[in-house]
Amino acid sequence: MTMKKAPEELRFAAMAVDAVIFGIIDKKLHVLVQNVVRPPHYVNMPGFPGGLIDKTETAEDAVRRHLADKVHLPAKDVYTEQLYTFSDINRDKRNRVISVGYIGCVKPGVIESYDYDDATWLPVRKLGKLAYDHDDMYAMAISRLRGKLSYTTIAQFLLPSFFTLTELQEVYEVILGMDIDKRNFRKKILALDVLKETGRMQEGVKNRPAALYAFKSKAIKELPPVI
Amino acid sequence: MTMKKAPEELRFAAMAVDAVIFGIIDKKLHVLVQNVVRPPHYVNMPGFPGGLIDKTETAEDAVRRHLADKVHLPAKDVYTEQLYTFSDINRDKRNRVISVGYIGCVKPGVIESYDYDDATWLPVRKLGKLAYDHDDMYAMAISRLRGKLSYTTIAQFLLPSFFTLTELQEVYEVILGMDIDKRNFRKKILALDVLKETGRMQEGVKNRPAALYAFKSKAIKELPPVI
DNA sequence: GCAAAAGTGTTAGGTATACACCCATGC
DNA sequence: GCATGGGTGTATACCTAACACTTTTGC
Repeated sequence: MTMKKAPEELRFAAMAVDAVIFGIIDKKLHVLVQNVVRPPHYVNMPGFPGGLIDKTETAEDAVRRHLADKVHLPAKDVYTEQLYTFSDINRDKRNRVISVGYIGCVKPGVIESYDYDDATWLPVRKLGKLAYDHDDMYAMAISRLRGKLSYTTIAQFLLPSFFTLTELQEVYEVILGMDIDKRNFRKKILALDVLKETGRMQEGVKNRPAALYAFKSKAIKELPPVI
Repeated sequence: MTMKKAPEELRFAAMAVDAVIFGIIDKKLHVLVQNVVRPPHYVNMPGFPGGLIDKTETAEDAVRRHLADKVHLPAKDVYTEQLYTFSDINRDKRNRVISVGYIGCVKPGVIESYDYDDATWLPVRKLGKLAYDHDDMYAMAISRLRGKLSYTTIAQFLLPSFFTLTELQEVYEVILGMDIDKRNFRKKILALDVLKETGRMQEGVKNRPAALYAFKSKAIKELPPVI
């Protein structure tokens, strides 16, 4: 067993982060992708935003920095949590890069006012082949999102601060890909005691206005299964 | 935005792995620790086994290699899965090291025949201050183990291949820290259809011998909640 | 025959599911 | 007054939780 190695030999790998950012547009789940152009291996393929981790920052810092710099999503506009670390030798065909993957969620308002040209909100149903190992990353990300939806309040990061119970239900339906009974959903979610009535009502709708609710806590909470 | 950096500058961080290996001895949960002596910061504190990731290996490869080399646990004797990546700037007070944490489980037979002096099976109730950020790592590890126990067949990696239903129940009781009703437990676990009767019976016990069961699959499976 | 752990059912309470109609609003 | 989505209750099936005694074996 070699007890010491020269520092240069230890520091062989680039450390990166990548983020799978989810958002709901028009009742469809979307992810934020950028065009990857890294000939000869990756030419005009979509990939998730990310970048290298710096000497002076944690992986969390790096995600926040790259999301702000590369896709104009400031940290205040996105909820992130660590997903998995991807370390396959050839996951980046050009160099050895180990990447800490993150999932993220943004509220509809962020997407509505999003106008950065170098990144695209792509409906997940239209995701094709992605750059690097981002196919695997997406598979883990969507699976994690589905899981978290069922036993945490992560839905709060995909909704405006004030929302109707129907909107909340639609988050579950869109992501889990199933229809949910309206009465049963309401009974269950209200019984969990994580929502509060705001007293406000929807405005400007051409039908009966719905009551607006908010999550009691701004932090994600663990729950008994919601669905 | 700097578009290119010199390779030396990118490759700043040592990448490591650490593993929290669980095992049950005498109906008590234990973890495998080694004495850490890295003056001046860590002098005779227990820490989890681990080490650097090599150029030519994945994080999974590195965990297997370090478990075999440093604590004499060959890969065939331990189930591992990725836990979380720890990247705090000062998590190792000596150098910047980013570490991919793993949890692992070993069967009682492995512990019984374990005779390597440089590592210790420590009851988790007696864990004190650990080296590096291994306190945080342990907190996440035990929480992950508890979670997985409740919705996967991870218990199979903490038991011999053939086991009694009482032994299986004890795995749950020891890790979840609660008593479980024997009749209800049996009904539930058998209904999940993950166990098979082996036809064999306990031998050499001084009371009524119990039937020996085995898991149908050697791979971990997701389940509806067991407990 | 005694000590030790194995094995086995029932009941009651609570939770999940299935299901359909009236209400408030804008136009 | 019509179209649109909001809001509500009940009955049944299922699952969960609580609970105690008989059986088999070694000594």
